[in-house]
Amino acid sequence: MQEEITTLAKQVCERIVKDIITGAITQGQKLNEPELARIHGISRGPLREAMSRLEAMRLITRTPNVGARVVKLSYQELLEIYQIRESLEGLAAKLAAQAMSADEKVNLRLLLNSHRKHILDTKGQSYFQQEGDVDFHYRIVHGSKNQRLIDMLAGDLYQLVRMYRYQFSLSSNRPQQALKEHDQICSAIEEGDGELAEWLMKRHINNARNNIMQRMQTQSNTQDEENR
Amino acid sequence: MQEEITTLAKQVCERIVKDIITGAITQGQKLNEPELARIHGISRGPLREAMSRLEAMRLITRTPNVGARVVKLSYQELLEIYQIRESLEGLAAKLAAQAMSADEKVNLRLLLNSHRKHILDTKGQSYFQQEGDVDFHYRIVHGSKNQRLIDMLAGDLYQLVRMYRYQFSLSSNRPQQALKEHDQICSAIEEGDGELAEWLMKRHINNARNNIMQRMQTQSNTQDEENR
DNA sequence: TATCCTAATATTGTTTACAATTTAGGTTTT
DNA sequence: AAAACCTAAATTGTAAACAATATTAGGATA
Repeated sequence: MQEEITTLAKQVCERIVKDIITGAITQGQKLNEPELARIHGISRGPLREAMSRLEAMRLITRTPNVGARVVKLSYQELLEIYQIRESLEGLAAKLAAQAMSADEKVNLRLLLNSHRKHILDTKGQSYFQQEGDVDFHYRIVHGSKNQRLIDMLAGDLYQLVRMYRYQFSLSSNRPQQALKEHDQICSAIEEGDGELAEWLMKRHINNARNNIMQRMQTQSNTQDEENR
Repeated sequence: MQEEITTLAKQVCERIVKDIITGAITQGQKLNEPELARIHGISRGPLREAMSRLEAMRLITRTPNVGARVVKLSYQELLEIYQIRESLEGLAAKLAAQAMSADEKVNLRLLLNSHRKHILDTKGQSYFQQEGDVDFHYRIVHGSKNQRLIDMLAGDLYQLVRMYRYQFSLSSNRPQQALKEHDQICSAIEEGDGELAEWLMKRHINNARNNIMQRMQTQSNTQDEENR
């Protein structure tokens, strides 16, 4: 059991990440250093380090001598993210088909079964499905055993995906279909068929993208105006 | 003309990046904050911010209360990087085929012509080819117009690739072949054939990987021992 | 001789204070 | 009245001091 040794900067960073993702700090909002430091009960030093991390994750943008603002979510950027996810998660699925241990494969299947049960119980309208979906993808990414890939996806990109889902209320409206696609991917991985797993994963993400993009466009664009 | 406004942290960060890539700071080496600050003539505040950036690019690893060390290059990690590059640059090529302006396409072709001339001039043994290769890939990535993709590749990953090339002296030993492959990719992009461009790019990177990996294995592993 | 404990040293994490730049408001000028 | 300029407040960038943790060296003990 490793000591949960950490630093103020990391802790506060995580807290701010959470605030940004859930919308407690709205998009485009200016981040005031003394104020933020006071809120979190630390001084500006660690806070600035935390902000450096946020900048690295691209949750905020900083301009010298001016300050930091939370990124603004846009249709364009979400599209960019999904293009990258399709590519990288396709790779992850391919690698996972070769690299996942028998145990991991079994657990992945068990996860899907619990999802299936949950969807049946809630008759399709599955709030849980949201985080469940992240969970499924998360496991496959880790199954790739490519540490850099894991960091790229699970570290930064998924945060953004969660952010969009939160703020645009984009929980899946097609849980059954998504589950079916997850099933197919899982089967391909179980059989060690990397090529197929990759192809299925790319199609799966492509479907999800089309679904989300369509709903984002129809959704009334009640964008908040400038915050000071 | 925009002011080149910047901050000490950024400047020093870039200088340290250069030192790490060129090997002036050897892999696995411990980074001492007061010493580094003194060397670069700044105080520890900005230096620590610079180190946060380095950590985000994964050029160093930090452990709380212990310190930072330069990453160690390994066969495994290079493999990981190339797997990711194959995937992401394939995507970049596909997108570039659609998104590149006519001007950009012309300039890309001009770049290749200058490479060809250079290879002929130097009769195949082309040191320049090294940076030229980066340049070619760099332009295609930017041609994708996917800002996040650009940041991921041009921002962090290429630094690593350059680092490996420097420290393992892995300049291309097949410039003619590489140029031919670049030519094919360029043609596909000119014709707007994204699918083909993607396929060619993936094969190109796969070839480069096999070439480099093979040479890395044969190369005597004269790894430096621990530095204190 | 090797191991463990302890104290001294060095290094990192954090806070506070200072300097430089930007922003906002009001006055002046055209 | 509108625009430009100047002044003051606020905010960011930087530096120096302080606190906490880890490392190292020395000595005592088995």
